[in-house]
Amino acid sequence: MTSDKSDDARSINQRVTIREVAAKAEVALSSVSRALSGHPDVSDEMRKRVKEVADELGYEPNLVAQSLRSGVTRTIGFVVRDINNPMFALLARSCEHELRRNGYSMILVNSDGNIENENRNFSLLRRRRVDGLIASLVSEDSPYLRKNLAGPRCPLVLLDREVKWVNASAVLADHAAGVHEAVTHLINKGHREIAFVTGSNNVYPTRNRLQGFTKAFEDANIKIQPDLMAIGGFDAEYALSHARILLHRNPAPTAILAGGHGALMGISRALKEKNLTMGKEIAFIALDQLPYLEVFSDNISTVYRDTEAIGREAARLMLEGIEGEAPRVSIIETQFIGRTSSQGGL
Amino acid sequence: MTSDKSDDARSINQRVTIREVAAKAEVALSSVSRALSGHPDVSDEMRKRVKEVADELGYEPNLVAQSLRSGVTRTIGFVVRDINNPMFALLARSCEHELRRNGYSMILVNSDGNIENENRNFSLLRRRRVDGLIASLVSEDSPYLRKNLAGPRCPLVLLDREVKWVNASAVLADHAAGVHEAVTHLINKGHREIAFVTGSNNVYPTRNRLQGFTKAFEDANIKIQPDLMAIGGFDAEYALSHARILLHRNPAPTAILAGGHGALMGISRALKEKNLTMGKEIAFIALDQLPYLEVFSDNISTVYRDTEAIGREAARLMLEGIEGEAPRVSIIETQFIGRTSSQGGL
DNA sequence: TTCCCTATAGCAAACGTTTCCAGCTAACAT
DNA sequence: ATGTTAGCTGGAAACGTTTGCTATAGGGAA
Repeated sequence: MTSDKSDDARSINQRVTIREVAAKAEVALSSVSRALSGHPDVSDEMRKRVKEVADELGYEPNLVAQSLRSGVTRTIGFVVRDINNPMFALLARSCEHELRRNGYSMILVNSDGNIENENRNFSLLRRRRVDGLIASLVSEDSPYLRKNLAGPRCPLVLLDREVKWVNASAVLADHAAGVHEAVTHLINKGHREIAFVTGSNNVYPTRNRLQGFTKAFEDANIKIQPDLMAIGGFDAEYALSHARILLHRNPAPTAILAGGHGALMGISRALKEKNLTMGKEIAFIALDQLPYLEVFSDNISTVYRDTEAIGREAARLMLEGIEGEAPRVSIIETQFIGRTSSQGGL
Repeated sequence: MTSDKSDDARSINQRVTIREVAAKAEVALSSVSRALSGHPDVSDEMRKRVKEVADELGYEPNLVAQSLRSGVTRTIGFVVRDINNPMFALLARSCEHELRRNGYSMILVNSDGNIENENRNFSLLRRRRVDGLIASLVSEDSPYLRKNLAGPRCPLVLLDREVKWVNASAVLADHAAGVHEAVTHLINKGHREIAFVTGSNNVYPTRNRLQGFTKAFEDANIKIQPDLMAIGGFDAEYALSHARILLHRNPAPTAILAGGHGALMGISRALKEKNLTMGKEIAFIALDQLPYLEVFSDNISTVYRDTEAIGREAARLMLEGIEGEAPRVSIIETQFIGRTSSQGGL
């Protein structure tokens, strides 16, 4: 009988509102609201009655109305540079998980590496009145950046980006340390012709990795060879074409570093073309332990960072920001993990 | 001057509303709304003036308010069974892309293979008053299903799931065809001991693959061997433990089919443990061309389906549903792609 | 008794839009 | 000149909540 009624309510009426709950429980709207939202000024008797009626009717609060009235959407916008990179997928996943544990939903928008898309994405999320923004920017000097980062009155967490003029939290990886370790390892083995392929230096990771790279050469008192560095694009096409060029150089590189997913793809294709095997004819190190590697290419030496920890940390910084705490920067360590692909090559 | 004012509006005032635009343009609120939303009953003069003032003030409509009033959120909920499976990530991505092209945002929620989580996810999305639901269910007979699928008054698109009693659209892959092709290929090569590891048959793909599997044996007039089938879990742990058992059988399987990402992971680990190489000591076929395979294990024979097409198709069915069209089922073909991993084993 | 305070409940005004309805003007047909 | 209509515009009521304020009752202290 009671259960029939609840079914009716759900299927016949469009949707149960707080008003109907109030009517059926014979109390005021405001009391229903307070009873369900855990407001202290409610008697036990009232709370009990309201709750009973509410789930008898199958009432589910309208989050849209709640948002409009309260000014809080419990939604976080996540602007990702390029979801093609499986590392971002992993990162976004762990971040979403942590946010959800705390009652927030996430809207993920992908910029596809394009600045105009990124700008549109920010605008969309602003319109949706998200409570916070987590962003992995395409570039640190896009023309829209000032509008998009300075404008919003909500907490902002940058992922592996350094924008000095903005008062935001950030999760930064200490790429330099891991790269330094990796390159030193190669140098100690006798490598001198070490190639490096990665994205352009308008983002922090490139610059930071470059620091580690350079410092390793300085520490060993060896001159760095600028023509072995291809710093210009994170995509596989860029890496492929530049890896081809590098492999034709004379003397050929004896070791090669891939900065990111696209570089890994491109370079491994170029190596295959020339029938070179990682760890034999050429030493190879991937910067970033990409998730798929551990399954099928568990011989690849990498500079590791805990991607899921980054996602979680981003979520935490966001929650802190929402709580009103001041923005802060969190550093994630990296670490060289030597496997067989970084052998050989000499 | 003008630009100064707009900057002020954005940074000092909390947020520009339609009311301020109306005041500054000296017209009614309703006229601003109509002018900006493209309503026909607006003079060119009015529309021009309002638009000028609107972007002079940097007005950005509040989607929350629009949603509350209009009853439309331009948001689609995507309930995914398990985002750990990279195929779902790919699928979700292409789906989101297509939805966004049409002005919709997507909220993705992951059930982690857990029925209770799935139920909570549905509830959350209902509260958010999403305009539609796309779901890849954990199981086709969960106790919450009736409430979650029959309740919502919004279009529903099922991904590779068959729920007879619900009036929803669906994208179904014709797994049977590809599996039939694959198994026939093996049988023709002389394989008789063909093992099959996959998830439980409370979801359509398992049942459908099983059909293809069985039919191939029937067509060849060979008796199927039930003890070579491990039908019970999509996770890698299940696959690992059952693959171990299968490999110890006497006679040992000469070929093995992996149904999905988890099966692939588990089985390849088990093979490595016994030092068996795919395509040599044992023939191997993966059902589903997982995205990472083409990079590092391009020798693996697969039953292919176009994952991105599935995502796009799901989005289209959703958009159709929102337009008021009747639900319909869309079939995606699959195809056996023979590579070297399916050789050997005899 | 009187006074005040506390605990609880209800009323009504927001939140920022859209949309229905009514009103006005000008143009056109009669 | 008058009636009708088409084309715009403005006013105000929604949408479903939360929340500030006011009102009432009951209890304890004076």
